[in-house]
Formats: sequence, C-alpha cells, structure tokens
Amino acid sequence: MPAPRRPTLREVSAAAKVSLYTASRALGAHAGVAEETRRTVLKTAEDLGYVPNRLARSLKHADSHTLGVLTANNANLFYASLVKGVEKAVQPQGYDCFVADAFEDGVYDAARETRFVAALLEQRAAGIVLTYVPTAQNMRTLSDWRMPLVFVDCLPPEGFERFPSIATDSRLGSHAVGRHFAAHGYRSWAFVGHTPTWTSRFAREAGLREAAADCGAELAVIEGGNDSRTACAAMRAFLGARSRADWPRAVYASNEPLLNGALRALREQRVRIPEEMAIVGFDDFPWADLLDPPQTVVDQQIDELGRLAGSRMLAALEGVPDEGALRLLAAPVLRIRASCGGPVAGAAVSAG
Amino acid sequence: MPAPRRPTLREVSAAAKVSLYTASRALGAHAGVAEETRRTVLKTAEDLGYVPNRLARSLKHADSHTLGVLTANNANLFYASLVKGVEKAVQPQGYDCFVADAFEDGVYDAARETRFVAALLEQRAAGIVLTYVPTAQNMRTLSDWRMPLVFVDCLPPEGFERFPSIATDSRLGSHAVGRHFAAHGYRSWAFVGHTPTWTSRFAREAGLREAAADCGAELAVIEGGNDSRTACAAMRAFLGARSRADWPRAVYASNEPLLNGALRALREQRVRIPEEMAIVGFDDFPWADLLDPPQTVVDQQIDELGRLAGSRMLAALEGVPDEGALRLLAAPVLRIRASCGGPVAGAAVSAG
DNA sequence: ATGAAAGCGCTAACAC
DNA sequence: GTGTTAGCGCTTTCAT
Repeated sequence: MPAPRRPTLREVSAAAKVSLYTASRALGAHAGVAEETRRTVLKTAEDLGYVPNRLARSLKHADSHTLGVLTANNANLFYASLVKGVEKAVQPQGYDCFVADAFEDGVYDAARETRFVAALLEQRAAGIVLTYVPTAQNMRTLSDWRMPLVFVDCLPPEGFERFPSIATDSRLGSHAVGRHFAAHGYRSWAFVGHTPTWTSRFAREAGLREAAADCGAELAVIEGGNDSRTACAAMRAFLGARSRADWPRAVYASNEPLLNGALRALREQRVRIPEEMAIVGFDDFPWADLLDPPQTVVDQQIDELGRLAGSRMLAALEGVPDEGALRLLAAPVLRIRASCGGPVAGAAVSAG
Repeated sequence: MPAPRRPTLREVSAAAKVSLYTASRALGAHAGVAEETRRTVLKTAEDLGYVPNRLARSLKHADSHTLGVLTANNANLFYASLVKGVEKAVQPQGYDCFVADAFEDGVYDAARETRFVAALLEQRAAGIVLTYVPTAQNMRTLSDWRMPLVFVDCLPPEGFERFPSIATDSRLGSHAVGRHFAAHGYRSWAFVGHTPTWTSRFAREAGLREAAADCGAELAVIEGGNDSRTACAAMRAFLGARSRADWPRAVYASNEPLLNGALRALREQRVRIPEEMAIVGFDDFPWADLLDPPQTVVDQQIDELGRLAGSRMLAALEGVPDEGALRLLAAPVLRIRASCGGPVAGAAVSAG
C-alpha cells in the first residue's frame, strides 16, 4: 500500500483552473479573491484532500510559529502544569509549543539541553520560555541569535536582565508560612531547600528567614537537593545528627518533591504531625489534602504562572514593551490544612 | 537591535570557497569529501555561527522527523510519564516529539483533537503515538494519509486492527487484585471504573469480574467518570444509596485520579481503611506509599510502556513487520502496601 | 572529489 | 481580480 499522492497547492490550483496565486490567496483567507473563485478553490482543495505543507510555509516565513518550552523534568507535576498554562495562552494565537525537557531520569543533562537549544534554533522557533537558567554557553547562543526569551519560575542570569520574567512571590509566600509558624508558637524551624540552581530557592528561604527574625525563631537549613530521594536522605541525616529533643518544631519544604522526601524521613522516625512537628510545603498537589494529616501548602497556582509567561511571550513577539512588567511577581496563597496545626484564630489565611 | 544575519549554507560554502554541494556533504557527515575540505567547511560554519535550517531540510525530505503524541490530559502524571518514555526511545534516533494534548482544563475537546491532527499532517509528522482512540473522522483522516500509528494504553478501533498497540495487561493486573481481595476473605467488592472511552476500562473490569466469579464474590460497578471530581461524586452517591452495612468490603479504582476521588468520598464518611473497607488502585504514584494507610496499587510501569510504544513506532517507520507483536501486553505488578490489609501469607505478590 | 542546477511547496512582489 | 515569477535554504541528480 503505497503512500498516496499528497496534492500540492499547485495541483489544487490546476484542478480549480486558477493560478497558484489565486489558490494561495483563497485558502489563506486573504482579500482580493472573488467570492465564487474562493468557493471553487476551497471545494477543490477539500475534494483533493489537500493539506497545506507547513514546512514550506515556515521556510518561506523564516519562522515556524513554534515556541520552545525548556523544562526541568516533566514527570514533575509542576512542569506539566506550567506547560499547560503556556499552551493555553499561546495556542489561540496559532503558536505551537515544543516542550524540551532537559532532564532524563530525573537528572539534569547539560548536553541534552544543548541539543534542544540547537534543535530549537534549527526549527527557527519563534521564542523560548525558560523554566530554569540554561548554561552560560546556551544563554549566549540564544542571546546572540536574538531569540525572544521569557523566564518563568526563575530570574534571568547576570547580563540578561533585559529579558522578562514571571515568578511567584516566593518571599511573600514563605513569609506567610513563617507567620503561620509563629502564630502557632513554634520557635524552632527548619527549611528544606531545593538546589540553588533555581533562584526561587533563595526567595523561599529569605521569606522564612525574615519571619524567623521577626519573631525570634531559630532557623536551620537543610539542603534537600533536587528530588524526593535526596530530600529524604538529607532530612534523615539532619534528624540523625541530633537528639530528638533538638529537632525543629516546624519544617518547611521548598517544593513538592522535597516535601515528599521530608515526609518520608519523618515517617521513618514516626514523628507525629503536627503534634510533634509541623510541616508545610511549597506547591499544592492533588494528594495534599488526602494525606494524614491534610497537608498545608503554599499554592502558587502554577497554570496561571504558565499562562502569564505565555502572554508575556506573545507580547514580546509583537514587540510590546515591558511597561514596567519586566519582573512579574504573582502572589501565592497559603492553603491552611492540618499538617501545621490548622488555622489560628485571628491570623490571615491569604499570603497576601 | 536588529536580528543578526543568519548565515545560510550557501554563504558558508562561499566563505569556505567550495560549492554548495561540498559544504552540504561536509556538514552532513557524508562520504565523498576530502578530509581537508571537510575540516575547512566545518571551521567556516563554526566561525560564521551557521545553524542549519531544519525547515528547508524537512521540506526537501517531505518529512519533519517529528513524532506526534496525542494525549488525554498531560496534567495527569500518567501521560507525562508516558511521553517521557516515548521520547526516551525515539530521541536517540533523531526524532522529536510533538505532544498534543486533546484535553483542556481536564475535559476532552474533539475540535482541539482535530486541530492537532491537522497540525500534525501539516507538519508532515513521521508518525503518531495515540494514547486513546480519536474520533472516527480523525482516524479516517490519519488512515487515508497512511500515517504510521501506534496505540498505547488502548486498542485500535474496529477497522484499524492493522495498527500495532502496546498496553498493560489490565486483566491480569485486575485479576491479581481480585485474588488479593479473596485471599483476605473479602467477598463484596466494588469497581470504580473510568469512562469506557478507554478500552482499558473493560479489561480492568473483566479481570476483577473473573476473580469475583472464581471465588463467588459480589461485584458492584461504579461509573467513576474521568477524574477525581466525578469519581468522588459517583462514590458518594453509591455509598449514599445504601446502608453502611451493605457497603462493599473492598474497592478497586481503575486509575489514579479515580482512586483519589474514591478516597475523598470514603474520607467524608470516615471509613476506616482497611479495617472497614479495603481499597486498591490502578497505577502507582509518588504519594501512594505516604498515604495513611500506604496505598496498595497495580503498577504498570508507565515509562516502560512509553518506551515500548516508541520502539514499536521506530520499527514501523523502518518497515519492520510486526512479527506477531501486533498486540503487545506488558505485565503489571501488584504493589502490596497496607490499604488492602497488607500481604497475605502464601499469596503471590507479583501480578504475573 | 567537486560543481552547476533543478526543485521540494509555499508566499508575495509585481505585472496585467 | 487574477496571473507570472522569483525566491526561502536545503538536498541531490547529473556532469565534469
């Protein structure tokens, strides 16, 4: 069964007995074609099963109308949701998203990233949404190419401050967590932070640290790495290194995988939550309220973040200036459930 | 800051003082070019910052070397993992994946699917991995086009049996769940099934039903819909419609979102698990063993499923015959944790 | 081993 | 309102 012939625009025009040009205009819904001619062309195209060749079109336009989204582990709900958000914003404008995940088996692969960057350039992507900071080399490549770039969930590196960024106001969210800890009377805290590769790490730590200073709480920092496994190991080591009496009264994990890992370590030690230790995580997720106790989290409404990034990209592509929106910060919401001791009378629920 | 000039192959060849042909051969790592000439060309390309235009290349080849993956809700871990698996298999062979998610806000959108199918044809995708059965119209379009197709997690619809498929042996997995129920002495079961749109639904029900017949258990069926929300509502309605004494002793949810919903409904009723009711779900997930009690599941090792689909697609593209592997069934594994009462002495742990 | 030239399918500037 | 024509950047015969 051989591949059927794929009719070209030229063939459609011949069959419709009009010129190539007319056929093109008719199908492209451009003006300057008699209504009847257009009808004929459309009909003929339909009959012939004509499917325009986007490759030719893009080649001509020197632009594929494709946006790259560089992510760091799609098997992570965070990135999956983020991508959905971006798509939601850009698809109505006719852009497709090409998702390039620089992680393989949960670990970052710089060579992989470089391959994706090259692929995006070769495809003549219209722009790229970056969800983390690529290597200096790749940043240079992209910048030299004048590729429109939007950073989400991270800040552009030094020298690239001209690119817009969208992020959650992590400091605000973390500060709210700290206030919540304080309202419960907890005075000894621990922060389980993700790899500093993500700049969000700093803001999340800073917000908590400020709150600690405000109320005179102690704050220990645990390097949680990149995923559940490393976070669990780090937490285990931390707990193992001191007597139970010296364990923190409240713990804050800086993202979902880290919360997962931290909880694992706590369970190994049969820590009672929240009686013995309170715990809050950054990022909401579908199982959070089904845990026992239901997990209190900072919800950054990820898909909205993605949507903002997509919109910002569209604006950049149309040459809209930043208008002071170069650094967009979205306010997260503290979702108080029970893992931290529940609501406190008189305390604000929103992080704002 | 104007866009910099993008050097073309022609310019590279001119700068290197060779012909277009030679430059093409040199960069394409083809034979028939003197080693020294090649070196010069490569150097020149590098210096000029030459980036090949894949659009032109693909146009020429009438194939974009892109594979489509049609999914049904990427915000769902299942599809995200599946895609990662497919990518893992095909990227080494130089194929890129274009992920088309026919779901928007968690609901299926046929028009959206049709747009994606069109986009894939326009892009001259090399093949498409289908994770669910598209509309009859779209199936026809794809088939008429002679698009190489591989079905994962579903079976080709009537008339399209010539296309290969990869799926988990749901019946096997479900049967193991039923045996596990039986081993615990549970005799009254309920199956919370996902929409019959997915053919896997039937196999999952059938396996359990067979096991029920084997041991004389009763089996109620609850239509759980497509997601956590609908499943929760369905479960709530089911429980509400009968006295607590008539509630099933063991429940089996046919996928992760449905398990989530079912658990929500059970929690509303303060059902004690597994003492009062045992529950098992299809699909493992990162929070399963952190639930209280840890959730027993059937693990279908999703990314492996994706990998198999990717490999099958590669084979199809190279014209490798099916060799009896037209219907590939991968064996799942029953991961016994505590939500079902834990292991039973003398019972097999694997589903195989 | 290398070069010249045709053409993939489409768009758009330019005539008529 | 419609036709002609020249490319977009690349691959690939066919000569040399």
